[in-house]
Amino acid sequence: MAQNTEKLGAFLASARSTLDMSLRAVEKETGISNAYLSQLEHGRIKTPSPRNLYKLAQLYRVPYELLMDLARYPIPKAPSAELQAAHDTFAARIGAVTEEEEEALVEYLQFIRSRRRRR
Amino acid sequence: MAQNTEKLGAFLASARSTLDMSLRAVEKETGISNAYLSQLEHGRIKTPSPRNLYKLAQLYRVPYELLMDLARYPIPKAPSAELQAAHDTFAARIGAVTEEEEEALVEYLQFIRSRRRRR
DNA sequence: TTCTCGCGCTTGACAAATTTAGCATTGCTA
DNA sequence: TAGCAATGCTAAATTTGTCAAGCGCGAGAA
Repeated sequence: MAQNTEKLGAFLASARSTLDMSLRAVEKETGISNAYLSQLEHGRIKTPSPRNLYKLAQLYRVPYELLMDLARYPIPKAPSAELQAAHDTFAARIGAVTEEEEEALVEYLQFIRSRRRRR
Repeated sequence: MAQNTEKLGAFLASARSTLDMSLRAVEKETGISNAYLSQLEHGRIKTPSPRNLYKLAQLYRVPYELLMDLARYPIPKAPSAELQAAHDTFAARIGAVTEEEEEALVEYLQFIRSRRRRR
């Protein structure tokens, strides 16, 4: 169930979406071909090179270590992806959020909860 | 000039020599073929996988970061306090989410993002 | 000497990463 | 409406990591 290359892809896709960039815009910034980026986001690349992960981490303003971890590479003295807390998994699913998005999410969550509490 | 790959090779060779192990002994311990180890030590491998570097770092009792550096990869560090804090802040605001809530939030976030115009 | 065993090393094949080129769709503008 | 540019995607081609098999060499035994 849910092998992990998928998570990296989903995370990269949502990070790009957050910055509202096209595949070709990312290619222009990082030098990584849009074709490859597409495959990456679809989880078709099992072991992307650390250098590419680093470029993406910089562009997306996301910790390089997180990408390495999602790619299931060893990172020094940090827990592996399998051992990560639930909210890290959640963070990986939704990716980097802007302030506005965070605001919206918190609000929406409150809405969900208030509705459910009433049952 | 200045093949840094050479440095990695030389370092691995001398580390192995220090432990007085044969290529086949290292193969037995790490699962990395002696053929590949030989090429590694001769600087014929430009981008060895971090997983293999990690295995070798463990066997040779040498910092993984050093091997990553010699291989000219960006060095992953333990997650910085700053980013960890940002994470925790968001996590704290949102609190523990149930499976259902996570699903709903992810969906809602996608909705927010899909509404935005693309360039 | 000859046989054998472990050694480092090379070659050939295979798989997977990455790029190039191109296709289909969508949206925009004249 | 037609045309054009941008977007996501994929098939083919290229590069490169990785391994299985095998070669030649040196050191001991018999």
